[in-house]
This record gives sequence, structure tokens and C-alpha cells, in this order.
Amino acid sequence: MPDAIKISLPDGSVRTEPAGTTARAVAEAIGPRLARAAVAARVNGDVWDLDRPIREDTDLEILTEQDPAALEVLRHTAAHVLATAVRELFPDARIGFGPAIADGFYYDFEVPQPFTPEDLEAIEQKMQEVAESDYALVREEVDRQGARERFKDDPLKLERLEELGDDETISVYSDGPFVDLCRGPHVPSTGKVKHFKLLHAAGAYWRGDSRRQMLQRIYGTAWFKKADLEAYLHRLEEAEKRDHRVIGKQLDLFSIQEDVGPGMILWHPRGAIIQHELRRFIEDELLKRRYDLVFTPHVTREELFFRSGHLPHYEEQQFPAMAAGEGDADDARYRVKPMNCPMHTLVYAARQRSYRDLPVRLAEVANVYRNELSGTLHGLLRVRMLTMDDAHIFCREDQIEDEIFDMLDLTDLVLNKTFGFEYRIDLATRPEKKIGDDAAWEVAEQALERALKRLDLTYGIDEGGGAFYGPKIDIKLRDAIGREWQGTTIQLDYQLPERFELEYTGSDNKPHRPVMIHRAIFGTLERFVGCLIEHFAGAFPVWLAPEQVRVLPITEEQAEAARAVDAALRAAGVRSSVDDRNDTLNYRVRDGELMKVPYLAVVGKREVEQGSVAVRARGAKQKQEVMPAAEFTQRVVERIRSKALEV
RNA sequence: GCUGACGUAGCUCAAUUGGCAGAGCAGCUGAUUUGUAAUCAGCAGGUUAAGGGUUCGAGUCCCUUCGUCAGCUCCA
Repeated sequence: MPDAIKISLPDGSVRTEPAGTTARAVAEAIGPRLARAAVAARVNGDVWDLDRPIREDTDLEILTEQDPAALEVLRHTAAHVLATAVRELFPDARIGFGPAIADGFYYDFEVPQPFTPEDLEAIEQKMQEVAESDYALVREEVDRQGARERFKDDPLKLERLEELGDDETISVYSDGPFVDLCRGPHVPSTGKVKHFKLLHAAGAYWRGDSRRQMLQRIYGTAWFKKADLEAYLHRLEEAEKRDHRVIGKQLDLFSIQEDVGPGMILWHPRGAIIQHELRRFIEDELLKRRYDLVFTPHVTREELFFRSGHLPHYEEQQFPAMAAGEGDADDARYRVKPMNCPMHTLVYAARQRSYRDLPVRLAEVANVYRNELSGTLHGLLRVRMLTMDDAHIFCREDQIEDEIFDMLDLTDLVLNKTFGFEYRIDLATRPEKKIGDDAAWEVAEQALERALKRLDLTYGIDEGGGAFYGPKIDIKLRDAIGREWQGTTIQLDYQLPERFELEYTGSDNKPHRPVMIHRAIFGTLERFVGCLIEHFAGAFPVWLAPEQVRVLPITEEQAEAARAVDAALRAAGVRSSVDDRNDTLNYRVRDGELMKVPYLAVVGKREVEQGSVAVRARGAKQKQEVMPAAEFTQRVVERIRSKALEV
């Protein structure tokens, strides 16, 4: 080992330091302000503790509170502070994992009794004490036997320990009374953890495995600055106001009622019209892109789902079988459909297909039913009755890329150009539970990847996230509080054509097997509308707004004129109504604003005389814009036609 | 499905140690005829999720079921 090492700093300068120096020492050498601000260091790209000795030539970057990586370090330490506090209050608690996560951290504990809200308060209090004690986070490298000794009372840690490879460094971190098996890094001392809050506790399976014991997970958030913590908590509050379940109620869009069943959506008129518009939009677009529309039964013989392979794999998520219909064999049972692919497959197979026919694109906006686990249901975002904008493309292998290209193009038109969503693309590869051999999977996965690359799209890999019959491209949208939900899905399938023995006649006059692509652009209209509600906070673009114009006569005297304006709008295809309720104008303006109606058109004495309307556009600075009624109608019609995001 | 919390009028929420189920908004009726975010008055609205138990007495305590929420698992 050399006595002196070279430390390269981000500004390009190189310092020579004694081997075994630390990032803290370098920071101090550079200047006292940097030393005070230092939280951690990036050493050759990895984040390290400030006090970990550096023994080789390195690139070094001192991380201060400004660096996002530093925040992650802080939160990881906050998790240790949490565990320290829990161990003080519940000495028998066994410790699981405690990582930093987006916006915060958690720690899992095995305890005989779940934590109560009062426990959380006490723990938070104790965390404050741990922070004030300002314990140094001390890193120590130990051998396996030493680690076994230290964690002999923590079976969860021992289990993790045994998984570590022989070439891996085993490190432990202690802060005051608490010791944890941990890779680190950490902030120098618990005193850095000043601004935090415990958010909630919930059960979580050990190692995320539902066959193993349930631990108690405590979630919290931590920030360097008090203002950041407060801003985050405020953001959570604001997000709650965008919650589609709250807005759905306020705007009378839909309801979920116990009498109907969990996960079953009742679309009220104002919500149904949104679904109707989305449906028209996508169906028109599909017809332009040479898709064909089909309709297939909601209930079919269950044999179909055995043949497709769905029932053996996903029986618990299908609704139970129904009795046979009269005249059917006794053993012919029926199932409500959880997906459309077997039916579309049969439409394809209903006649001979030539290579000249391909691709065959069959689309159906259809309701399917899935008996999802009760604990997973969530407003519109996870339901048991799903309205899928489903389609299946049957094509030759050499057509896959073009088809995927067109689907991704359509996806971008819908998500980005039309609604301004930001989305994340994942390529999901073969899962454990799958049918078909690895060679076929390999070909399929590569085909998707090639299409993505050709489009130069940024995407992540979701290892093992594929469907049981093939790999897929998933696109995820975020809800108001940042949770991701799968919207668009594009899935390649070599299995179903096999199972249904699909064929086409090639130019060689021989039978060939087509490839099948499943895809849904919205995903489900329930989930998509849910995301739209949160995205727009209920203030939909004009073309989607359930009520596009509300005409307000100031007094009864203008009621007739208001109805004429309304009739003209209706005739032009605008969803308009008259609010001539016996209430003040102020009251009705307020009501229209709260219902997020894009345009309130006020008709008073002056307007009647001039044949004009005083338009109040939603959210506009100028509260009154007087214009001829015909001009207003033109403006609304244009906004609808162009699917404008602005009113 | 699992762990925990919760469930009071259409909505948002009160109801002291177990002691007469309430308010605001919405709704209805009437008055008012309104110029850009709540006019006034009156009326009506409940098997306190459902079922069982403890008690002189249960919205409140206990049990079961259903549902909701958070998280885990799952998510064709």
C-alpha cells in the first residue's frame, strides 16, 4: 500500500494525502465551511461515510445537504435512530431491514404486539432523545464469526448475514447503544437527524414473502431543514385534496357501494361522459390506424380459459364458475371473462388467414372482471370490474417492430400529447411462473427491446415482471401522492397462438404460426380516469369536462335569453346547461367554480340587449370577458375539437 | 388474503367518566330578483355499517360479519 495517495476533486484539482486519510480530513483541509457542511462523500462513485479511511487513489466529492444522495444517507441514519429508539422502549424487538426510500425511510421489527399510535408517539419522542444525544455512527468491519456473535439474538439479521458472500465485507454500524448489520453509509452522528416525523405503522412480510412471518414496519420521513419537512407534510395534505376518491365524490363522478360490491364502480352521469369521450377518442384513433372493432361475450364456457392457460395459473383471481346453461352438458361450467384474448383468438381463427391479411388488429373496449384480493382494492385505481381498451394484434415476426412502434407512438399521443402525463417505461422480463421454453422467451424479449431502442426511448428493466405467457412493456403513471400505477401495457405472446393452434398461410403456401401482441393504451378506463382526476385535480380539459358550459341568467328576466344561448351551444355539440336556480349570481358562480365547469356564461340585461355573453373561464385572470354569443360558441367548439388543455 | 386503524344525516364533522343523537353545508318550502366564489327564514332528514352480548342504561365496552383507509403480498 502506498504511503501517499492522490485525491482528485470535482474541480479538477488533485491533492496528495497520506493513505488512510478520510473525506472529513480532506474537507477540513479545503476549508472550515465545507467541513461543517459535509454530510458524506462520493468516493469513486460510491457514497461513503466521512470518516471511512481512503487507502487508494480516488475521485472524491464531498456531499453536502444540497446533494440528493446526502438526503438518502440522512434517511438511512434516521432509520437507525428509529431502531435505536424502538430497542430502548421495546428491548425484545428483533430487527429486520431499515432502508431509505423515496421521501423517507422505514424499519421493520419483529415484536409480539403491533405498535399502537401511542407507541409511535413515544418512539418519536425517544428518537428525539437519541438525536439530541448526538451519538457518533461508528463503522466497524468484522468477520463472519464476530458478526454471528453480535447478532445471536437477532435471527433476522443472522439470516441476512448467511446470505452475504465470502468476498463481501461485513460491516456493522453502531450509534450509542444500538448496533446494526449494515452496509452504510451514514451521516457522522445522530445529531444530524433533526427534522423527521413518523408517519404510520403497518404489517409487512419478512423478505416480502407472504408465506413468512409478518413484521411491523414503521414509516417516517426525514429532512435536513425544518422548512423542507414542513413543505413535505404540506405537500401530502395538498395531495389528499387531489385524491380521485375525494374529487369523485365532490364532482359526482362515480360511487362504490357496499350493496354492489367492493371494487365495482357505479359511473354516475358526470363520470360516465368522461369515459364515453375517452372511448370515442381511442376508438376513432384505432380505426385510423387500421384496427378492427369486435365485441365478444362477457360469459363463456370455462374450458376456454383452461385452454388459454389462464385458469390453471390464475384461478384464484377469477370469479367462481357458474352452472351450465340449459341443454349444456352437466360439466360445462361458465366463467365471467377476466380478459378478452381467448375470444379475440377465436375471432382470428374463425376463418383462414393469409400472410397478406396480417397484421390483424382486433380491438374491443370491454368490461372484464377479476376477483382481486380485497386488500388491494383502491378507488378507481384498483377495481374488480375493469373497462379495458383492449386489442390483440396477430402478425408475423418481422412485423413486430413496426407494430410496437405504432403502439408506442399511439401511447405518446394519448399520454403525453393529449394529457401532458409524464410516464415511466419498463421492460418486464420472464417471471418464475411461466409457460413456454427459454428460447422463445429470449426471442420475445429481444424483439421488445429492439423496438424500444429503435424509438430511442428511455426505459428500465423490470426483472421477472413479465406475464406468464410473455415479456411486456409497461408504462406507469403516478397518482397524487406519487404511487405508481400501471397504465399502458404491451405484451408479446408466443404461447396463446400455440395453444389455440393459430395459423396463416405464408407466401410459400405453407401454414405458419402468427405472433400475438396484447395491448391496452389507457390500460383500464377506471384507472385512467382515476389518474386523470388526480392529474387535473378535477379541472378537466373542455372536451372531457362533464359540463362544458353553464349559462347563468342574472335574474328571471334573462332566463329565456339564457335558454337560447344554451340551445345554440347544444346544437353545436356542446354539453351546456342553464342554472336559473333562485339563488344569487354569487352563489351560482361559486357553485360553477366548485364543480370545475370550464365556462360560466353570464347573461344579464346588457348581454340580452347586445346578444352577447359575459364569459368567466375557469381559472382565468380576467373574470369577465364579454363577447357575442356566437363567438363564444365558436371558441368552445374549437377547444373541444382540438382537445385543448387550456380553457 | 395478511397486519393495524376506522365506520354517526346525502357530504364534512360534534356528542365529557357509558346518561335526552347534534351542527354546518346540501335537500325541500316560502320570501327575495340578485352583475361574477355562499341572501334570509322555516321544514324535513338517523335501526349511530349489520348482527349478537355486557349493563338499570351502549354511538361509546366485548364478540362476529361487512365495508373503508394505510402498508405488505398480489396485480393476465
